[in-house]
Amino acid sequence: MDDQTRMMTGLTGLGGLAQADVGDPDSVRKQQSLGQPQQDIGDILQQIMAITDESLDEAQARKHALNCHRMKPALFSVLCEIKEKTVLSIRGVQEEDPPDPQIMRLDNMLLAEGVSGPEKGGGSAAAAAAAAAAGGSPTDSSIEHSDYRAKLAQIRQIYHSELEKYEQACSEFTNHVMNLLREQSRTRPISPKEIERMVAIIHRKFSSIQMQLKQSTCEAVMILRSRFLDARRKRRNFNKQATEVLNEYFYSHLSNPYPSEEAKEELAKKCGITVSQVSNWFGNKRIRYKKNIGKFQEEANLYAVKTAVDAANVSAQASQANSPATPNSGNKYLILSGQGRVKADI
DNA sequence: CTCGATGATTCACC
DNA sequence: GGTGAATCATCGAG
Repeated sequence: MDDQTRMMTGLTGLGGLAQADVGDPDSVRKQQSLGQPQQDIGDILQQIMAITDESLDEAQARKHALNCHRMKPALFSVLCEIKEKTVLSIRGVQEEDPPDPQIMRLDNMLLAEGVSGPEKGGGSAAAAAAAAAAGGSPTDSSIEHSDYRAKLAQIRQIYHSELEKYEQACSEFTNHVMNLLREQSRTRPISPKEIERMVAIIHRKFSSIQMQLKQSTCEAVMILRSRFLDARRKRRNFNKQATEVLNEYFYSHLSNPYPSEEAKEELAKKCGITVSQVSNWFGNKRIRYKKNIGKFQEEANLYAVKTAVDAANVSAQASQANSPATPNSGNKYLILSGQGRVKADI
């Protein structure tokens, strides 16, 4: 049985709105058996037009009568089916939504920053990690840390309250629409499936709003990070001991002040800084030394003497232990070497 | 506040 | 990728 025939069958069952000229003697018999008068199209239209003239109570009464009609569920399901096959099939295709990569990125970032994750730990961990990356010692930046955490908590709170508001609004609106559609389904063909689809559409709309919220939260976090944890802004001079260690190495290797990866790691460990900070330091030192050797000469000699003394101490200890002395390769040369030679080396 | 020092970043080059 | 050079941003002494 095709849709058309099915619909006709349903319509005849409703009697009052049935067509008389279908040409089906069986349907006529059914109508007559129901005690309904035969009607033509003109009569039906007349009835429809008359509805607008009816009072609200009359209309409600008719609506109720229609709803109570024993064939109503059959007609309803047929109409739903037809609607499903025509209107909904057109837009049904693109409604399957795969997880949005953008939303996933935002979620990941918010989780990493401790905004959307569990209440405790995340934010401070992120702050600590960022501070460690910036090379700050734990004590000198603790004030900034608490400040950062406070601001992050603020962002977090705003994010969650907004999210909650959106979710509440979404569920309220969904309920409202569902009730509306259920109510309307008493008079027009709206299947539960269609209501479900409508709910999905609403949820998508609200999730796009949520994405905007997530986006702006991410932006806020990024701004906060750059303001509080940007390494350049939070530059701290290395402590005296670290600078001494670096200078000692630099001046004792003046002929080739390019520490190997191993040497950098060693220096980083000694100074309590990162390998990249060691690289930065040597990069800056080389270029600044080269630019103004005269200015650094005093410093160079100072460290040369210092390393010479250290080497002498070491060799003294070594000779005490009956070992041949192994003088430091760089320092003696440095004292004797002229500025020109050093310049040529660098 | 000024200014030199200094650690970090960026970009071009090899 | 490591380096040189220029530059930025901050520190800290005066």
